[in-house]
Amino acid sequence: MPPPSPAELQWVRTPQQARSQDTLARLLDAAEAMLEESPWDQCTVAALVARGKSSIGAFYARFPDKDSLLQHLHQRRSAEGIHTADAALERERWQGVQLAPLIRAVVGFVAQDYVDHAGLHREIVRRNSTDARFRERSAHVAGHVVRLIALLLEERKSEIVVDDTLRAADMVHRILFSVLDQSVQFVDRPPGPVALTQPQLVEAIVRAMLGYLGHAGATARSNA
Amino acid sequence: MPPPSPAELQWVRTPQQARSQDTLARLLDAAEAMLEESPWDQCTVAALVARGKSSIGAFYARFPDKDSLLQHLHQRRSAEGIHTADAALERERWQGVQLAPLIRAVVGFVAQDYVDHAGLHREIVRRNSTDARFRERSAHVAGHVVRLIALLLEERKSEIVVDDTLRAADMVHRILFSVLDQSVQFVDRPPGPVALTQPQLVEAIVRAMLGYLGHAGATARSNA
DNA sequence: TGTACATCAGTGAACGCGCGTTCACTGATGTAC
DNA sequence: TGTACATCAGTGAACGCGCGTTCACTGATGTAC
Repeated sequence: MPPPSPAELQWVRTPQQARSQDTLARLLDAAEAMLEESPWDQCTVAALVARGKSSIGAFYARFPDKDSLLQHLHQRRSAEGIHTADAALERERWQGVQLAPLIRAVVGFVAQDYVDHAGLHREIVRRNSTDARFRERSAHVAGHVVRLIALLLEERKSEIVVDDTLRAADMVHRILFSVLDQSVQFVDRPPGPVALTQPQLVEAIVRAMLGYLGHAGATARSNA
Repeated sequence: MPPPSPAELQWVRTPQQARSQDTLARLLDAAEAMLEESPWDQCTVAALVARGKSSIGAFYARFPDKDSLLQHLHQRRSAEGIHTADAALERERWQGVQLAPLIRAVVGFVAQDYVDHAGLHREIVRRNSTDARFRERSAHVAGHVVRLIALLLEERKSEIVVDDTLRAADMVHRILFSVLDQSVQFVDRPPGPVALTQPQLVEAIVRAMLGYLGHAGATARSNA
């Protein structure tokens, strides 16, 4: 993993002993766990350190303030997102694979990640509308992923009806992430009258993406 | 406008004199205006009443607490949404109109509303993930709109490749609102590498919706 | 191989600030006779 | 048509609670000689 840019290194004081590496990890885990239940500003520092089997002082030895922990979480996640995308959308990996199975695999993978980190994703969505630094990081990751998608589309232009692959990749990316963002905001109920299982949601998103691209297979079959 | 259900009547004490009707309206306007700039919990009651040329006491004479004003705003907006949808998606209104122009008109209309009430929409998205009552109301409106869309699709089944029109309507609705929700969260920059003008975004959403429905026109033309 | 010292790490009671809310009061509007 | 009284509406200083943050302290780990 390449080092993040200097400007992004400010959220956490990197610990020097192994012991406090543990403490830091426990704090980060506790934070993610608490985000499953409440939004960040309803999580108190006291509850956080209790959950992380740490103490208030230990917290402030690592982070200049409460907000920095969340910033750090998002920064780490953004970096992971970029590296995961690099690996998952690598050109060679999908050599000779057609668009539909490719997209289906990717959407399934991303959807599963949303389930596994629902709390963090909810908070990121909330923050994006509030905090320019979150927007910056989120848009940076999106930009990176969109460019990777565009490369894959470029090689499969014969399967689709699209001129500008970058713009097509952008929209396809928007559909995927905005629908998942919305689903994850509605914790215990669907956002509308139709309840979809995870695979059904994935299939619906795939169909929307292929449909947007003008992929022939999209219209050949009714919605399952 | 039919009266809201009794359970929904609790957020505001309805005023008895014309004078305080004005005060109430000014408070609501001020709240919506402030939401353009900051999330609700960063808006202080003091700043709110200053903007609304009112006073703290007047505020608490109308609302039991700060949160109730926001609840009231959402409730009012939800009611408006249902009535607007009833009028806009009325069967007779679109008699003989084909799917593509119908959808284009509707998407353009909704997108414009998102621009006009961006602050409130941002806050609604935030709250949906936090507050079950918001989710309930939002999902109720969505359910109503989806059913209206399903009726319009049912009459145009020959144009599309779809079995279950309710489910198709649900997904088409999700695409529209989730993409707009996402766009509106990114206040001053696009959520990715591609900046779209308002009409371009509308056209992209229309294409995604028609593509999902398996509409023939969707594949006939590249993305503009 | 022990002793002394420096730094790192962790602890939690106490502080203090911001902001929602209360409340005692003034002024305006309506109504009875 | 005026007077008295009741209710409605508005005012803003003061209160108090929740929670982030500070800080004086204890204990653990590393290092020099």
